[in-house]
Amino acid sequence: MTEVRVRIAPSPSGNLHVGTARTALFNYLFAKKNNGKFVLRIEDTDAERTSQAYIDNIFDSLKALGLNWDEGPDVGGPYGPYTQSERFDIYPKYVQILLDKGFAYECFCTPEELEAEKEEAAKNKKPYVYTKKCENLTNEEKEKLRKEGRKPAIRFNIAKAQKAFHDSSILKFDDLVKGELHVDTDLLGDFVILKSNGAPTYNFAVVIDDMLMKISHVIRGEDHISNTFKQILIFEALGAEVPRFGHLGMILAPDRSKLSKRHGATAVSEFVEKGYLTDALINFVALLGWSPSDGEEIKSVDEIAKDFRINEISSSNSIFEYDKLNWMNGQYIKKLSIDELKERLKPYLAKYDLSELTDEQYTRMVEITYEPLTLLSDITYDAQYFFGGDSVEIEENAQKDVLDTDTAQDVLKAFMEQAQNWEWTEENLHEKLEAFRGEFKEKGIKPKVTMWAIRAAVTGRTRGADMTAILAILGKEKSFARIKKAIK
RNA sequence: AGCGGUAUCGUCUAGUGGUUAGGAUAGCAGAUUCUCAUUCUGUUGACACGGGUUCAAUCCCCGUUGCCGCCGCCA
Repeated sequence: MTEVRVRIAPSPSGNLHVGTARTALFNYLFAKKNNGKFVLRIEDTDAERTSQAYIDNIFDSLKALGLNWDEGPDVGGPYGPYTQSERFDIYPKYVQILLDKGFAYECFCTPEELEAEKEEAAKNKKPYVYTKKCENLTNEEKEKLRKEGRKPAIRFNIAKAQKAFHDSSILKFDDLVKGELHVDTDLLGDFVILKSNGAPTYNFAVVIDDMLMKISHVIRGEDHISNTFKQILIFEALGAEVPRFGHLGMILAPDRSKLSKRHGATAVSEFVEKGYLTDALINFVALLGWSPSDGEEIKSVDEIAKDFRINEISSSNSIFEYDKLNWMNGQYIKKLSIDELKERLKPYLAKYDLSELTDEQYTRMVEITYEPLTLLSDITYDAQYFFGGDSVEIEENAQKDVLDTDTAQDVLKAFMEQAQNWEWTEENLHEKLEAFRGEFKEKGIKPKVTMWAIRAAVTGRTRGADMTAILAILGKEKSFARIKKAIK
């Protein structure tokens, strides 16, 4: 059996998209499962839209997701270069082979002519297929057009290739995830493989690259199905071995349209900025189409690889809903150690002065705040009241519903009196507060109302982390200062 | 329009020619807690429609409909 070699070939015209990340994941899993190689190729032939920043983003995102490649632009490999723009001089040779074999021909049509033909087709509600009018140009005709200054593009002759390798006009292949797929090649137009400016088109460059890089399996989005038929014919015309293809359903936004900016984050790096963990993201995206045989959904990429079978992937589209991703992210946050959390939360606390807390206090703060986090960035709001020294921002409902009540004022005054002599350790505060709540309970005030008063005064909120721990972390002075300000 | 794909709870999915159609998430209810959250328990909720084939169809076939994709000298 020949070596399994798969590839991911992103075009650096944007940051790494989650859809691309999922395609990369399934390729990676397939390679892992079959002891194969995972290749990264950058398809940057469209110089206008390409930028180094995007290339860096693709590298960084893939690495962050744990999808490390065996061969690629940075690490090299036996079939390089792995950046398409550096491969420009190898394409013309294969165009010539096709020309020589009669599977391709020069086309002198101008964009205007083609545009007119398309409009005509649209007017008649007919699907547009290239007319092949340049297929049988004589040498004299070509020479004449050349003299006029026209530069030809090269078109692939679909009918010729189909006829040479197949009995009918129907072209079929066995898709790894969808089963048998077929198309009537008579409905396909002869497409351009080399532009008049000498640059290869996508469909051609991909075939040459996949062929030369000995790619054995092409796993990609189902938006490529129609390209696949064209590509198979090129492989055959070149006498190359045709790889196996597998087409994945697409990821859709909740409104069933293509996942785009207006739905929020689309790039992996944007999710990371928002506070998602890459482990959670990749786990979530794996579950779009794949499901674990043991029912355990929280799994690392390596664990998934063991259980992965390409033919078991769902072939339908799936919708990207945040509910489950959020839940999953929370699960991954809870799996992090306190030390890790302390580091990973820091960027989201950058607007505060961390020196207000000792390391010990910071540790405790993390311990009492991390559990309910859905996103790492939630900490920005959730931990706000640990900072700001003697003052804290009082939220409207905390003021109106709590601090403005007579009960709260009574509680706070009593607290100031009694707590004056308390030993300010968390353990002791825990005991003392319990007794304190007991006192008020006897007066008919519910424990939670008692605590609300203290919480509102100290944190400016009606909800939050463990109140005893908060007081201990802030210390007596800051706590008292804040309560004093709340008393009328 | 044409061609191709696809259809199980809101969402992600498991599953089978005879099942109480399973799980996860979200929702709802309850328990726990000083609060919210977390956590735990319980619970609502699905085989798109119409024809076949069959003793029997969610499952196989055909059609309809919905949705998605493709129809570039973009990738």
